[in-house]
Amino acid sequence: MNAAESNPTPTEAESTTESATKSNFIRDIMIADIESGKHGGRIQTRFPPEPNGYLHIGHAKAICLDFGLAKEFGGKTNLRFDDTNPSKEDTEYVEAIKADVQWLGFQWDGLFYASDYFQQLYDWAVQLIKADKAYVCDLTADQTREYRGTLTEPGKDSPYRNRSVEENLDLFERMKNGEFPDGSRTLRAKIDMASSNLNFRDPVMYRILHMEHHQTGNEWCIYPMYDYAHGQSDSIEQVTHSMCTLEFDNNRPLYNWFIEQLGIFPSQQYEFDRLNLTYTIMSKRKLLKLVQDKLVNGWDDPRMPTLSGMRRRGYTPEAIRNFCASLGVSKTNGTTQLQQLEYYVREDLNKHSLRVAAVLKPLKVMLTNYPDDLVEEMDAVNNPEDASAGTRKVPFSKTLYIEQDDFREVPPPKFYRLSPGKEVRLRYGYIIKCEEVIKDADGNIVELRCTYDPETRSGGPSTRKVKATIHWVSAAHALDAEVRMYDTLFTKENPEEVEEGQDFTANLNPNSLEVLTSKVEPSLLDAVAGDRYQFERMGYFCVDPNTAPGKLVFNKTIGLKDTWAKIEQRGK
RNA sequence: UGGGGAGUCGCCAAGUGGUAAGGCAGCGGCCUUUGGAGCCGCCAUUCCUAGGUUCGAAUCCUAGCUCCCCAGCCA
Repeated sequence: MNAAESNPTPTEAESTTESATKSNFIRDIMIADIESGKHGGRIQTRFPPEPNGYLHIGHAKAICLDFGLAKEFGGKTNLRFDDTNPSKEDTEYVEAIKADVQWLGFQWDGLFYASDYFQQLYDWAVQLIKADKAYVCDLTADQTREYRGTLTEPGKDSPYRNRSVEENLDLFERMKNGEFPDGSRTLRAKIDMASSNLNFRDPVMYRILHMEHHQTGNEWCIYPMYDYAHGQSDSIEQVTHSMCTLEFDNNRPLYNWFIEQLGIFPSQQYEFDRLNLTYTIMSKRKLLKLVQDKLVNGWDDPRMPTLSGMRRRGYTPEAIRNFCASLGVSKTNGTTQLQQLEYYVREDLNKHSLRVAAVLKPLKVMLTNYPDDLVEEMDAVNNPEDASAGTRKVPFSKTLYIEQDDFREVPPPKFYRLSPGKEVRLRYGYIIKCEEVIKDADGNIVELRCTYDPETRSGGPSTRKVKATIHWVSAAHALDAEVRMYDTLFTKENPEEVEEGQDFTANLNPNSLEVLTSKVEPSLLDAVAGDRYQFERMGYFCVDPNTAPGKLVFNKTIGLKDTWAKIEQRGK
């Protein structure tokens, strides 16, 4: 084990235990490029989010690839905000993205904005106009669409396509100067209206948008389109390998075209498959809708697939990194099962979480033969996976709480826990036997009367064995806690699968959040937001920021693997 | 229908002419004062289909089939 692995709160990407250097086709290309001496063997990448939403687990895959590969080959990675559309962007997103990238464990070399290059991009546009490769077009948006043609029919040349260079220069400058209203004109590349690649049918380079930009204020009222900005931004930064997702495959020829026409540094784009997860929606537009329509409680709602949501829920950066490293990088459109992510979350939490007792749904237990005022201090192991985590004392007394699910008045087959006349071990306590079931007027079980066997104290000489061990908490010593239990946000593996006329919100899981009033052991008194624990036998839980003095709030990160639940499910 | 991309176990994925890695899930068993964790074992005679080349094909050729992307003044 290396030093990073023994660090309980790993924050650096080096601590990723899974090989971050698993082979993939982009990595192979880099190795070949280094061997051939391309760009002097230099590797440089970039992570280019648009600040129009929060980062999600899909971005994590891209981040791990962009930063991971550059790091492996001693290269650099810039964080560059692709901020060419002020109508959708905001500094709130800029700040959230920076925080999330760092939380994931990565540090960028340069921090840039596509808007840093607006003047250069403008100058290059003038250069293309002078080379008769671009023109100002007065067609409306609707007309532009009509002129573009269809998948099977070529488009028609715009009537403005053959304006003189002088007129184009004059019009473009006046566009920049704000003389024309939004949507009245565009600057277009003069390529080929009959191209089978629709991106080549005289793509729009600039549109007029009289709108304040979060970085450049009111300096510009024309903004470049993605295709006109992205490749050149890569080129300006001398990015050697520019990774993006599959849907940009069709844009690569245009990416190359601008670079070639301008004669600038030849960055190369490579496309890989975007991450899709079952029971999850990855579209930023749809995630925004969930937030805006208050279908969730913000971008960091623990049910969201955002990095901020996962952080609040208790997922660790290392778990996410290991998950990403386990993923393939290919060109296949696929959907990874949620269980694969959950596996890596459990794997990491199991190694690092302190164990603690929490009774989620309390059921009172009275030990009739236990001394009224006796309180024993029992020794409990903090983490069986890590001896250095030590032990703690937990108070044991006559009145306890156990989990409602650990008692069945009529036990089904294979149910090893408590039931009338049966015995069970209390973890770090004694073996107890259920003698009597107390019910209220409505027939609800409100209390169990049990006896304990004084000879069976944990750690003592007794070798008596019972089928099951359950957790408990001393009623007089336990702390109250709010526990937020989560299930998947959607009920369907594919949330997009809806009936005619419905949208993905029709698949929202009405039971994705359940709030419990629980009892937790007293050692949790000073727990602070972000602390992660394993509630023994129940799962992993994380202290929510809503926690305040005297009011503990936990989020369920993920349950433990539950063999009994599986057996019971199978019986149904 | 034009162009581009892709089809290997339930899911992800190695493999690049020499006889189908690995992970997740699943299923058995061991162990256990967490029905947790851990450990052991099982899990593709076959690679979208059909032909062909070859001593030999997931890998080469031919013809089909299926899925994804592109008709924003979004990225």
